[in-house]
Amino acid sequence: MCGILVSMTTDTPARLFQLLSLLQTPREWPGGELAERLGVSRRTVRRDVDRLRELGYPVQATKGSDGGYRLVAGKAMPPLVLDDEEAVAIAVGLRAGAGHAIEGVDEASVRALAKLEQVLPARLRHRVSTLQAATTPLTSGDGASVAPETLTVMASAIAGRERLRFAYRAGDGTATRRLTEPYRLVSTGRRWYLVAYDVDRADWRTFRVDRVNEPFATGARFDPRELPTGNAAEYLRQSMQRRQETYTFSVVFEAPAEVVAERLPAWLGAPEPLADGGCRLRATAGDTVEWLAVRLAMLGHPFTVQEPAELVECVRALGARLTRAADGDPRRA
Amino acid sequence: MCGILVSMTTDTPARLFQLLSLLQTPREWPGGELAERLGVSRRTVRRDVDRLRELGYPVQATKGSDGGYRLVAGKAMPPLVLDDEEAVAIAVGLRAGAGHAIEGVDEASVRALAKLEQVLPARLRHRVSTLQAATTPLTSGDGASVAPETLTVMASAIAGRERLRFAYRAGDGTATRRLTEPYRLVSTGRRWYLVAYDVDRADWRTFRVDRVNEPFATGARFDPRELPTGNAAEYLRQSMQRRQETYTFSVVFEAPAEVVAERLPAWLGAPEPLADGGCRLRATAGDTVEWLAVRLAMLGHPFTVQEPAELVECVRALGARLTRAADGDPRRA
DNA sequence: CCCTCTAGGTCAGACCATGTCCTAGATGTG
DNA sequence: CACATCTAGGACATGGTCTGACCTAGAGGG
Repeated sequence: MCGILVSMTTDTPARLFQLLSLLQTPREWPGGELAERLGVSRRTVRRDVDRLRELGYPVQATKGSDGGYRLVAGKAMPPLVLDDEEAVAIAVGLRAGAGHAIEGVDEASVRALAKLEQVLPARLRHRVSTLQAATTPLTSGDGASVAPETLTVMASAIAGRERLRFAYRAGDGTATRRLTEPYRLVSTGRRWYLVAYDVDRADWRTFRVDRVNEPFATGARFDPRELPTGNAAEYLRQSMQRRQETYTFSVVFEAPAEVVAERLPAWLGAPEPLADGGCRLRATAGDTVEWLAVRLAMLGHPFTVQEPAELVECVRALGARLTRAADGDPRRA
Repeated sequence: MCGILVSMTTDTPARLFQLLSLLQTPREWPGGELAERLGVSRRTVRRDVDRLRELGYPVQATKGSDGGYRLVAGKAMPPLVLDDEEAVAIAVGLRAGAGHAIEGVDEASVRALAKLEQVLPARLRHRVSTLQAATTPLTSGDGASVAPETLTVMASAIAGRERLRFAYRAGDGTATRRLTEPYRLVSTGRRWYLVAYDVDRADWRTFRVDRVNEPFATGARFDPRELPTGNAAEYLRQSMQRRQETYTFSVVFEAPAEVVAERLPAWLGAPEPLADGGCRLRATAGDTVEWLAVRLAMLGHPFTVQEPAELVECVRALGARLTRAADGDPRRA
């Protein structure tokens, strides 16, 4: 069995890595099979398993006639050993999610993406971008979309404490070049913001990520300053209020509050019940009204828009378009 | 700095794991700092780095006054070392994606999710489900959604070659219990299917995953049979044609084909240009018409639905609802 | 020019990792 | 019930290796 062609370097740590990867396959591995694949004796396998357990990765062993080893959930997160397809799948998934900015995991998600893309082999890299190109049209609809690359470059610069240089096109159209000490990425609703210290202007600024072009880390290290307002999200909120980038809307649904709440994204807040069995939702959004209109339509309940006027207008236009689509001029082919 | 509490077991493989995790942070690590954190001499760090390089993980070193080590993209995918938040972010992202079934990465994505959830510490597990609960209402809208747990259980059973038992509620409402040898998960458009060998019926079957309840692996191992039709996707296609679960729709847009194509998901195919500058899209979908209607509305171009009648009706209803929402009865508060 | 960093050689000694023996216990099958 | 199959783990001799201390060389930045 243990043939002569076992020319493995017999390096212990390497074997442990390999073992860890084998055990992550969701199946049971008998000790004998592991021994064979790793090119060591059964005893050594058992010792290696012990080793992994000591490292905090709980390997569960089932005894009996077709038992075996498998890695189960433990206290710490073991290093994930992914094959090519899985790595691509995760990268694509995270990039798709990066556009959405799911509250609560937004920044961690970008960090994970940055970590993954840092080590993603080149041959997989264009598979990811190809797939992503074929996928994103699903979700994006309005302009102002954010390139995942931009987010990962920023996340890396934040983690690596490197200065970040980029071109910025402000709301009024003026283009500037910025040299910053990036502090934190924050997402609100659908949009990403970078909170950073602007070196040239010697003050803190927030930047809309979709208005950033060609960001790159300069390589120069810096010691993170303290933000005047403790929390980056808080700072962003204040900064947005100053500039009034958000608008408030109010919608009345002809459905009970709890039914509507079920389908509402959490960050919009909860609707308040009304006396007649309906409910009203008042919230602020930073998105385009188009997007909000579609969102509301997707909820599947009759509703009435109260404000703002832009949203009313947008909903009216969308309704008109759909009605026309249904009635259809009899163009044939 | 290097306190006395460096009571690490000084185990070589453990240190390598730790080193790998440190190097995955997107920043530069000077050898001295690594030596300090790992509790070994600088020389040993250099040896460990060499070791990682031999294992196929390219560690890039920049010389000079503030150089250091960092892990870069190589030929193989190194084990990903994630912190808690990143792991949660990936899990949430993949689960959200699992509903979507992005063509090309669908199955790998579920496999990755199964792998991750297999080892996800318990304390993170409910953070994931909480976040997911707060997130999915965004995308799901129509019924028949698939629980990510179901998919991961299935993926694990397939990989582990374990028999799978579940309750199935057929299209006509009849409920049965099935014992299967799961073969492959396939996604089409928005829906997931399990191709499996039904042990009791002694034949191959396809199951809609959203109609599966309480799936669990029995633990009994089996040797995978060969599918009569080589490809699982092919088998599913034939099986769906027999049952006619899809419908064909046809829509005319008043916008150039290339403009519309930009925002269309790839799996719907390309619209064909018409003489008048518009274009027509004919495609088949397995989704509900509601979802398709919203999809079409989101494209942002005027259009006309030609068939099927259900879609016309649905678009009309949606349009009416939106129109009413804009005109609004003057209910106030 | 200096400083800081990586790169790599050599050497002695401690240490550990391995395979080959054991025995014990759990589990499912004939 | 005995049997096969698996995990669990102790003992031990031996060869290999891993470490730190010491060295030199080279690259980059200020």
